[in-house]
Amino acid sequence: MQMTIATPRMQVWRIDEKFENTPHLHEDQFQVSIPLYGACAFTHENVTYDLTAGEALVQYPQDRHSFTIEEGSGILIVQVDRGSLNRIGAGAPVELSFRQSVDPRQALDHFRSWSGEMFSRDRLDTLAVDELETRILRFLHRELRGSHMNGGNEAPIWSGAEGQERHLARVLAHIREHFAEPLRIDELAAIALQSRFHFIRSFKAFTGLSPYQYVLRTRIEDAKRRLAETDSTVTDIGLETGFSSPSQFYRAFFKASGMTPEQFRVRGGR
DNA sequence: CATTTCAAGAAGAAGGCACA
DNA sequence: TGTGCCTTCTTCTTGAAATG
Repeated sequence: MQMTIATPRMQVWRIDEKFENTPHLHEDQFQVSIPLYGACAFTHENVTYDLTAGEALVQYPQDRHSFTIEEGSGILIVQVDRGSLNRIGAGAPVELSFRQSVDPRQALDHFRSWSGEMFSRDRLDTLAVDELETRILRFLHRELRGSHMNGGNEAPIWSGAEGQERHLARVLAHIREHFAEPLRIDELAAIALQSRFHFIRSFKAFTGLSPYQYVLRTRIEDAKRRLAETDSTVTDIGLETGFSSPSQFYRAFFKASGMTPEQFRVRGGR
């Protein structure tokens, strides 16, 4: 059996069957290979490594590699664009150790969660995809060791903030429920139990977007859905999705999608 | 009705600093 | 290291008017 999660910036494969590929490389993607159970023979730059569950390997872009797994074994492969992975290092180039130790049970749990997330949604808009990618990146950040991660043995940057993450997750849920209403930074910061100053910083670190940009994108996504699925006027849709005036809606929509709402509707919602 | 433009004020973003 | 605050600059909001 093979399952794949593919997003614009990363792919995750779970392979639970006999499998073999030929030596290849990825132009601009990191690959993390995590044996889940059984055994796996991994060849990296003509050197073969026999891996067991939890012994993960990291391939940099341009690293030549291949692998073979036998019947009764399973592996998780995560491929991430270099630019996305650099987000882990706050924009600085990441440096990861070649050999890693990853809890296979946790990796499996995460994969179930990610795939469940995809199947449970009626539609995967860009915000949902962004959130999924962020979750995968956060998993990699927690599990992988590298020079940007405090030497590798100390707590990762994000892991000491589980409580904070829960508060920020509540903020995201609040935005999704109330994006069509006026939202104030102070209000969102209160939900996160943070000052407005720190909230803006931690929110951006968590989502990759500032609070206001996140709200704006949520509104635009909903407006796109309404444009594609309803016959409401553009003005009405703008007002229904939280924009205070048609002019604001047009400008935000054009900036986000490169076309006016009317053009978006004429082109069939693409 | 859809779209654009403008100006003034409000709010947000980001960097830097201080403190526990 | 996490957090709060200040300052400065940028971006957004609001309302009105105009055009097709």
